[in-house]
Amino acid sequence: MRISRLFAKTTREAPADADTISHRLLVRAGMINQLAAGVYTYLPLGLRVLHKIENIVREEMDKAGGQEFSMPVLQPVEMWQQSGRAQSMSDVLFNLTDRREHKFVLGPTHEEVITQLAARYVQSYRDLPQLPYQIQVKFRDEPRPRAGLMRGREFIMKDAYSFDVDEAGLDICYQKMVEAYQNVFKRCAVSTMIVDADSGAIGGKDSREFMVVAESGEDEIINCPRCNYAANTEKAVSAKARIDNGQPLPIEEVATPGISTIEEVAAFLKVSPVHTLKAVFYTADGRFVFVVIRGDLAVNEIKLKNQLHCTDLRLATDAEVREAGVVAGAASPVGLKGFKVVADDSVTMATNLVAGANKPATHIKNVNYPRDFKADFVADIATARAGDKCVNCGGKLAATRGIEVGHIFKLLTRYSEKFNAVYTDEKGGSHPIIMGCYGMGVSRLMAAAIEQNHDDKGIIWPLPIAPYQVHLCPLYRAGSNVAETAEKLYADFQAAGLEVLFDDREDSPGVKFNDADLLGIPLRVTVSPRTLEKNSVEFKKRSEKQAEIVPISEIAAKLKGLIKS
RNA sequence: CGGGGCGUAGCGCAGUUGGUUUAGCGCGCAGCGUUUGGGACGCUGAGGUCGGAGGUUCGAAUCCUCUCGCCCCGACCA
Repeated sequence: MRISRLFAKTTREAPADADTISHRLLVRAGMINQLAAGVYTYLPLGLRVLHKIENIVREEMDKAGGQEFSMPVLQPVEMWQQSGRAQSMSDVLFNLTDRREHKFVLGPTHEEVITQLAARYVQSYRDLPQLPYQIQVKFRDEPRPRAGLMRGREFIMKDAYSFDVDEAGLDICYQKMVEAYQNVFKRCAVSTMIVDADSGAIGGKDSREFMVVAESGEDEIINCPRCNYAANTEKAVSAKARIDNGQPLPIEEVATPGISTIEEVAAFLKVSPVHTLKAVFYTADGRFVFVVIRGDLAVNEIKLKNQLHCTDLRLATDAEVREAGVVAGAASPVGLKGFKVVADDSVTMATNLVAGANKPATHIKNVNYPRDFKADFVADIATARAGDKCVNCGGKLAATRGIEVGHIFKLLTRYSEKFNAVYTDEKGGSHPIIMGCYGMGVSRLMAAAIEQNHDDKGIIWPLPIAPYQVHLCPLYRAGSNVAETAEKLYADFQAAGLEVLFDDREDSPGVKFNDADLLGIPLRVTVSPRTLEKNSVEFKKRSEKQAEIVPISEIAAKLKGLIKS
């Protein structure tokens, strides 16, 4: 491709509102262009990268036994009602209505569609296992699209679904997918961390995410450097220390005028927050829930939501708290009746805590579980933090940020039961098909690859996903034969099967080199009067500082060799 | 949805106490010339419903009302 003919141009400056590295570089390099919030055009260079990633994914899926489908974007809302996700995912569904008033959603994912297909085509254990997949645009009306390709409302995703006769089969497939994913990420030159994750609205168990470690990542990962434990914060657990504050003492009331937050209480009574008990109020599917946790810990709302088995969980509003008759700032479960009380297990492992007294400006000391209050249930609902102890090995947990590029789940029969996707076994018995599903953010992976492969000048594409392999950069000068040599090299390279971006513009060296660095093509070949004196070209890898002089007669073979290996 | 910020030429920005503003600057773009190993220079030129609608006023990019869009933080998130 000749740069002079390229539709898009590079720019010196990024849009003011782009502040993630990959977003800035993709826009500056002319690879993507924003149309609306979270909606982008892939320009020719960007599209080539996307296609390369897609093809790597395709190859690895096929190798794992997958079969590719193309499934509808327009999906009747009825099937979403049937799965129950019309409600549980209502806030991200794009809805539309056709001329006959039939309601559709723009597919945010395709479990419903594929399960319905399985119900129709898979009838016997002889038809199993199956591994259909698709690489397609998906639509989600994200509350907050952000960071370019990182979180769009329209984005490219690979989804694979496994169908097996039993869990043993599922386990095999699941493991195969883990390997396929690792192959994909390795080939795209991104390093990932596999972490335990919450499965969210999709349901199922054994959910794991593949995280690209990056500062710009939206997710926080808690991991143990000693034993490899790693989990998304939404799922992470840590060992809570027993806080022994002596033998249980009698409850004692203290006046705490103007004191309400844990910090204030702790400071006022000269105790550490670990010796306090915090009350937090939630509304779960419309019901008031009273949550207690040790004062220094934070409630993990995802854990809480899972414990409560509710679909809608949020902090109670001030009005709801007032209506419930709870004294905000001085509430405690002691002596309280009529509420669902959920306790984090931390409060059962501490003695003589400070809690609210359920009357204004008053707290009580020496609260002990279960002597002074009972909970409807006790569970781990705390957010794990860096510095906590690892539950596996006691090591000190660390925190890092990651970009979720893959998420795999064991769905079991959640969808097959809803859509009556059943098979007949050897004995004629009927069973729901055991399912797994395996998502990968293809467009997001493109951004993540840049987050991990760039410098202050621009992108450094890993060879397998680079839009072109070779950047041919002649520095023209009248009276030299740079032009003819470059044209000849361009033809030769292409004849040798190389993908070449040919900077045939008559710009100054600075412009051309800076664009080359920005675009990030891995192998650069410079032709100039200077190199021609030695019948050579200059060869440089984008990833390295050093350039070398290579005879013209050898350069094509050298490039070819590098690309093969 | 809560908080904050921003919409002026393709991109980045200035101008916003209403009046020399005929709305500027840099990059980019077009033409001519000089340049050519790390974003060269000169000259000439094109390019604007100042996000949109309504209002106030002799006069609005500037003030008021409504509205649309975009970004960031939070909430949310497969």
